[in-house]
Amino acid sequence: MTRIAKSEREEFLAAVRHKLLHAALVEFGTRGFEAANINSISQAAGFSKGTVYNYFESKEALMLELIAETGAEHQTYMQERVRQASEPVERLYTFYETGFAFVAEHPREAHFLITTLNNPRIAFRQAMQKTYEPMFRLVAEEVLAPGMQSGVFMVKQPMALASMLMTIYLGTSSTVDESGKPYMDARQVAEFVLRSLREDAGTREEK
Amino acid sequence: MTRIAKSEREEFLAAVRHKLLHAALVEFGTRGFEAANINSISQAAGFSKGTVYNYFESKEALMLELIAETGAEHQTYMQERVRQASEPVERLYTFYETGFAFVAEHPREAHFLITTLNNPRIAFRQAMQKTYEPMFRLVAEEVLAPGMQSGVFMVKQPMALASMLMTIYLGTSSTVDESGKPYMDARQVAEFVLRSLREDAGTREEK
Amino acid sequence: MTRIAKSEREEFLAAVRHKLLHAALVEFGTRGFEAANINSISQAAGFSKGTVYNYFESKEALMLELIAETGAEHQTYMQERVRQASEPVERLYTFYETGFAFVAEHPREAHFLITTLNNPRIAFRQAMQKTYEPMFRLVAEEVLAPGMQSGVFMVKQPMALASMLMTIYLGTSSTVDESGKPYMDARQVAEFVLRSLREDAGTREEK
Amino acid sequence: MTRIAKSEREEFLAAVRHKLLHAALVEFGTRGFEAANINSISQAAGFSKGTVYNYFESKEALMLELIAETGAEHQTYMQERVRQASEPVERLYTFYETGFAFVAEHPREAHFLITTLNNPRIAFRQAMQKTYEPMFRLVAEEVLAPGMQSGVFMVKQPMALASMLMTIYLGTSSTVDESGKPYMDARQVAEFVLRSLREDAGTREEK
DNA sequence: GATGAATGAGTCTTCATTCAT
DNA sequence: AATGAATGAAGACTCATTCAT
Repeated sequence: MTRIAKSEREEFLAAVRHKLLHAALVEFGTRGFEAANINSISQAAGFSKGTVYNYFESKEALMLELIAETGAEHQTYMQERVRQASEPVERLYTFYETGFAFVAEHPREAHFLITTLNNPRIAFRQAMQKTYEPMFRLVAEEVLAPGMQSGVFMVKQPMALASMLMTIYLGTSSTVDESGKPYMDARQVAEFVLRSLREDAGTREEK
Repeated sequence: MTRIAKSEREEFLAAVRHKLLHAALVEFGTRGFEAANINSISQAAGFSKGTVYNYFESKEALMLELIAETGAEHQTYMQERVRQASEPVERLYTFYETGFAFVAEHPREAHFLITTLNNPRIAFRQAMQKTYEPMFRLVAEEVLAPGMQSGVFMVKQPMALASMLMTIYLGTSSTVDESGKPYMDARQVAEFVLRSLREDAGTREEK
Repeated sequence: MTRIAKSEREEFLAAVRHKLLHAALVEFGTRGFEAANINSISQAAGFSKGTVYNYFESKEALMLELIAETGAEHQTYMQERVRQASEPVERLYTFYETGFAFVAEHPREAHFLITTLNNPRIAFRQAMQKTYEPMFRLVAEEVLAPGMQSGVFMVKQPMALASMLMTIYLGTSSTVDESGKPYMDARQVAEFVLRSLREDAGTREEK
Repeated sequence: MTRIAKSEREEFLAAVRHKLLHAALVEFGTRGFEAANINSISQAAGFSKGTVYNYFESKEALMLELIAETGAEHQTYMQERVRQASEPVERLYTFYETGFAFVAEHPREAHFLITTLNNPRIAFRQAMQKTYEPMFRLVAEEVLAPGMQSGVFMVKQPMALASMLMTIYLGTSSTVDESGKPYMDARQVAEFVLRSLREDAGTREEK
């Protein structure tokens, strides 16, 4: 996607494409895929009605590319930061802090991704799953696995747990009170999760 | 709404209304509000296309009533069962077991509610919030509060925590693998939560 | 229509019919035939939706009967009063005064008749013409003809002139200023017409 | 609206717009606003059904523009010709002759305007009034007023009289016999009016 | 490549009319 | 005769998509 020595022409086209994708992000995020108006997207991007069709096959294709690009952006953002933490517990804190930061810094992207997660169209949900798969693996393989190996975390089913950690991230960062802020901050969420994960937690009698 | 000695006529009308609501549940759940076809709903319920308008003002009104009724059904289902458990920890287990059971028994209702939670239309999200408010209170006041008072749970912010417990319920019960089953079962989820909630959890050094 | 010794039943039915016609008058007059809602008419008359079809074949049949009855009412009103004036000039004054009085006393009937005069449906315009034919004849034969015979009026084409007198009546009585009052009163209109009709008028050189 | 050196594109669009307006004139005039089918209008103009919405906001907007344009056309037609007559009496003759000529030459426009005059929708009646206001003023200020000043006409209430002259024009030119012709011709109508207007008319005893 | 007019399928909604009760 | 639920035809309007310029 990013080749070296891109010609000016290519750069120009990529810029147009990016403008269109951004306008689509806002429109799809605000009104949902079905209610979104593809002509409005083109015009919000500064072009006239037909232009979007010079860059994308159809409304659905635009949506799918948007899912892929926005998901990848989210993934890259998370991965880069999580990997900077060296130790499992710190990585887990970093995961939630980075996650909440992404929502705060990129509210439109976050909103788009969250609403798309439960989009009624299977094709879109599948695209979301595919897009989030690397993030699952990031949590499972680079946060939970090292924690297990070093004996800090007690993890029985890494994928299921990764799914829950993601669910908790997506749920808590997007569930907001009347003022538009999440009920909990990243640290509180991380601590909640950590209490459960620690090797010595739950060693007491259960129920 | 449910009066005793309802006349036959009233019962008949209520039955028609129910058929329409059920057809709407399926259609809205499957295709989403915008893509849903209101004529198809009427016909799926066994009537001709205009009939739905004898019972509901508009597509939007139908959606709002469906949210209210389905949400109330969910709430009643949960509340009745949760209250049967006498003790906080058991109540928490029951909460998740009942929640997962609802999803298993009423997959269409559950799917409808989940997808509506992130519907782009504010009016629908607000209706969902209003509908779920009693369930929040159920968790906060009848599960968490007793647990705090009896010293089993360590809870700092009951509402925020109730929100998280709900989020975890909705997220884990609706996030499914390829075979359509949740990654975790109710018990696993409840245990995860419980480990975090217990008074003596997290008493170790934090980070 | 009004037979002696009408049975109670017949009277009751006639009363219902009259209520329906009156409601139709208001609805058709206010919204026009096409926009009128026949169920609203039935309900405005105090009955439920289907009742109007027990008395009238169809919306169009109701309209045609309404035209006939309202037109006849207007005609009767005018004829009775005009005939009480014995002499042509007085009859002409009476014609306009009665006409304006009808509009003032029966604004809904008048409004209905006026708007129906130019209804786009030919069938309705023809019904109006048929209904107003006796009033034409009243003007031609009982106002203008006597005036010609007695040498007071100079009339070349009685029917054409009758048409104009009617036109002037209908136009002036229904053309209102911002406050809803006609620009001229009956007397002024009658005087305008009379100046033209008098035998010695226009004996001067024309153009 | 009519600029010099209009580009070809603009001319083309204006032509399309004109075709649509003409088709609307026929449809609205024939069937009335409510019964008119906007898809038929578009297709009668030679386009597919959606095209009309590229040029007009809605059915109602199309109607309002049609009233304005057709009314203005009528007004221009009348004004140009009436002003060519130099002297009041001649102007009055010209007014009726021009008016009848307009109806003969532009029967569809005339029919549309007449039926719209009594349209049940207030918005349309108001638009008609606004459109006809210059014609009122033409009669009052450029026909009646000069006649008063030169002592030929006896006019007490110029606006009320202008209204009556307009009413007489609209009524007589549109009231037709079975063969579709007006009962009177322009000259007869003008003479009728003139007899009433002349200074020495009606100087005899009144009633 | 950009434009934006034209297309026409699709859908919500209204409402005259029917008919079982 | 009265009711009012059911019917389904009809129509205003939207908008994804095409394509000539």
